[in-house]
Amino acid sequence: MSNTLDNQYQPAKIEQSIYQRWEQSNAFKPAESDTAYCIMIPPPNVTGSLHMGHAFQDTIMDLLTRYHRMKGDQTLWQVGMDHAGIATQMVVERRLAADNINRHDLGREKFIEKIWEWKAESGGTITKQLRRMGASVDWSRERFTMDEGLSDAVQDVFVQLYEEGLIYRGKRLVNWDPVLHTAVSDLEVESAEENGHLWNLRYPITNSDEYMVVATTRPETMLGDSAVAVHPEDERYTHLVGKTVELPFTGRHIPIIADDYVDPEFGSGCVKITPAHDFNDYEVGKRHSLEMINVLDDNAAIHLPGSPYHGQDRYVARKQLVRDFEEADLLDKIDDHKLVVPRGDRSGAVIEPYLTDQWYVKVEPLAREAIRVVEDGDIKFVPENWSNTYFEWMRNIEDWCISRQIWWGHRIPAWYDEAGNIYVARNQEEAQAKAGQDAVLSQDNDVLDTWFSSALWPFSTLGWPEQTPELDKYYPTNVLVTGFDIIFFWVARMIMFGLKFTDQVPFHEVYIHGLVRDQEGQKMSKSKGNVLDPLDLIDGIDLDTLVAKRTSGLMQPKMAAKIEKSTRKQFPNGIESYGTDALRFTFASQATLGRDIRFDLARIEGYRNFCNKLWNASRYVLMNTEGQDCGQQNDVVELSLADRWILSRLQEVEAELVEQIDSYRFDQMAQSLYSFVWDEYCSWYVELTKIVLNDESSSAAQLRGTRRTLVRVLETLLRLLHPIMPFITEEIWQQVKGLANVTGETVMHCAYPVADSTAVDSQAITQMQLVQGVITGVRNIRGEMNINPSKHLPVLIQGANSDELAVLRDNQAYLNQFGRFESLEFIDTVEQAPESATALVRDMRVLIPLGSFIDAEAEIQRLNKELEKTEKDIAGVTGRLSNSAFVEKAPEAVIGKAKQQLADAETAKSLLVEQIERMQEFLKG
RNA sequence: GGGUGCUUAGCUCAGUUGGUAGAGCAUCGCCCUUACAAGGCGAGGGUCAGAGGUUCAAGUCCUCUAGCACCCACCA
Repeated sequence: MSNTLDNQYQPAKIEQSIYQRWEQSNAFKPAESDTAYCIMIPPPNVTGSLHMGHAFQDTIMDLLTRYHRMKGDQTLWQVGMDHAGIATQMVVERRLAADNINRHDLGREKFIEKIWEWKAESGGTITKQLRRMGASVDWSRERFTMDEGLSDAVQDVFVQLYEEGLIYRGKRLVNWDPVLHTAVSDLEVESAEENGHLWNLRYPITNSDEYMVVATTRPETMLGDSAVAVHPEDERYTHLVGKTVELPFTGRHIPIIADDYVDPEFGSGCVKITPAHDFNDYEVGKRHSLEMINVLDDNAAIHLPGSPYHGQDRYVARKQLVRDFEEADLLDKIDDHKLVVPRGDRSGAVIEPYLTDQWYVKVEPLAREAIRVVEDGDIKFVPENWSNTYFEWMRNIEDWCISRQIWWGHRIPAWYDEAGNIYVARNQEEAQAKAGQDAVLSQDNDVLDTWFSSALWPFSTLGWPEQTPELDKYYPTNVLVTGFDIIFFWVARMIMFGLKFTDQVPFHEVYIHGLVRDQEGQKMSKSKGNVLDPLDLIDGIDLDTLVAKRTSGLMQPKMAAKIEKSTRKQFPNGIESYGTDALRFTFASQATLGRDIRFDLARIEGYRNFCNKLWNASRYVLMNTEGQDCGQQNDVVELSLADRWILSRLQEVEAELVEQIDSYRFDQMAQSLYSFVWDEYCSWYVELTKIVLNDESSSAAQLRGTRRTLVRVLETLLRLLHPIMPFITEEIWQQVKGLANVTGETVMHCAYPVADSTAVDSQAITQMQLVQGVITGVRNIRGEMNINPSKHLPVLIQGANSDELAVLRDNQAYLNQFGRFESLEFIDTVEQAPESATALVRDMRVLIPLGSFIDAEAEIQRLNKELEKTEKDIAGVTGRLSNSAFVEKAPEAVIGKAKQQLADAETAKSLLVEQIERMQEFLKG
């Protein structure tokens, strides 16, 4: 730590060392308190890396965590990583593929070893990045979903659910990913419209010359057809129901059935039914007890030993079959057709409905409770409308397929004997005990869906199933901060499992944040080449490196040129280093409820400048207080108007901030802080202190008063800002704490300022507004007349009442120096003044005599502009007040306000008119 | 086919229980004033997507329309 602040704010110089200091001193460890506060991090993929969404989310969680820690809560931000089954396994398989090895070459055990090796190698990336974000997580409690403890929890849950009949194994149609060779859940399938064809095939009616035309988007599945269906009331076909058609190329005759499922308006009104390869047909098949004919293998190639299509990939077979239909004159026609194609969210492969044995969770009973707690308000979504999305899904929920045919994950704790009996147990010994010692058992090869263990995260990380003190202290946790995209995957399942196994909700609030998009509003993605890396915003990156980063490893290398072009256009100079605090402030300022955010560099630059402003103001404070008497020893101090004003405003702002943070309005919080620091503390207060501090006639008590206020307000500001900008506030605080006479190792353990409404001196605020009004009036004239800011001007004030006069006289030094007045005189009537430019403050005129700097023409113009505005106001208010309905029905206060507005405007108008006339006369004569 | 949002200054966004529109950035003037040019001071800029309704009063509440975005869903 340096002993003073550098001349320039350079985040790179301070951030990392501060974090290390915090971590080494265990500053993130919860300090004991009666009230607890806990946030669970949504565990990132252990081998993943930090993207903008994480950075946004982490900012919000850290902000809340730091705030509550400072508030004195026993605050835990629980950190950890997810094993991310499919995603991680894919990464490692891809790496092995580079050496021409596939996982089967290695075998299960060796392959899993490889994954653990990869985890050890790359698993630190994201934790390092979290540290760079300033995340104040308790690293000593870091968990991994495949830790021993968490794995035990998974087994316990599985066994219990199985024993209660809430987990079952069954042969059903599932979403099969033919590339990954595993079943996936409904949520892992993404459907999108694609261009395809509708093939109209002729199925000859048995013992007849006629045929039925069936339309299909997937001709190859015809090999597995077991019926043709028509609508029961479709008169065209009623006579055929009960007969059979000959299924071409198979020698099979399949029944013609009637079912409501068929839409008679679509196509020919005849539908081929393939129960083993289509979810609708599966249901139809069950209703009509049709044969389920599986014609595919794990790779989605045709599996029909003896058939000429056997072994052909589904798309090869499709082509072949279409040709064969055509040759046999059984192809009626081919139409272009848009269809919805389901693809695996990981592999991108077209998903096949496929008949396999899988494990399922029976969700309906769990969902019922999970719906209730949200209805009852035990869990609140922020913003509230997300609860609709939640209800919608939960009320239509299907059983959850939890088995995956991959190797990386929690292996399903089920064993089979040679007869195929199932023994679910915590381990092989238990299973053996259940099966009898003679049984030869083999464990199920499948692993559980990653989300199964994630669903336990809020309590498994706290030690469950043990009844640990942590569980007791922190559970239920306070808020879950996450994106809407995983409400179904994760939030809903945590609620279900939380209720089931702890009888409590896992968290009381769910804060849903929006998506971080690029500045055009596009979703950031590697393939679009518009990804921003939070670390690049923090550290900066040169253009060539950025281009290289965005164009390497693309799935479609063709895109590289386009990406390079747009990147070079958008970031001609690369990206500057903005620092973590500026990035965090940007996120906080954009964190409005329920809206995606566009990330714009102009914004982060603005907030980096804000950091710089704070930094330099602090330098000013230090320069003027270090080694000086700052009045911290209970000596007599005299507070100036500015001192009393800023202290009062500080109280008001403190009150605002607490409201804002408690209602998750971080954007408003950021706005309040920004404008208070910049517009009030820096632009007014700090400037005004210069007058006292540079005045040789200032008394010791006055100097002490100003120094003390300067330092105290700054120190308080640092605490107020700390949750959003942890680094810069810590760095400055270390310099300021001694002057402010506060002790402590770190600002992060100081109390968050609490407003004291009795400390608000409203008189000081009103008086200060008067002073500001006069100065602003003069600045106004100065600005509009393009008078050099350094030119001192003579000022006259006319029409001040006795109170105003007293305040202005008392603060004449402020006015003269801060306003750069050459002189200040008070007069009774405007005639006492020479021809002047005028600014109105309340009922007073602030006058600057015409001279070489101001000409009358310009002043008339300026006044006329002002007059126009005032007349518009008058017209508006008069209109309202002359409306009898308004006067009769509007509340007293509103009418009073309008009358006051009108009176003020009328006064202003008459003053303006008078001035204009005077100017005109002056010009004439 | 259902559902949820969004449309406010050139751009990105605020706008609390209805009381007559704000910020940042950008723009235009004047300034290197001893914390800060990553700065200071001043100014300009909006029939709040459109139409209708409720009301004394609508950016705000209701209805409809248009455009955009996202989520869910089994039309071959």
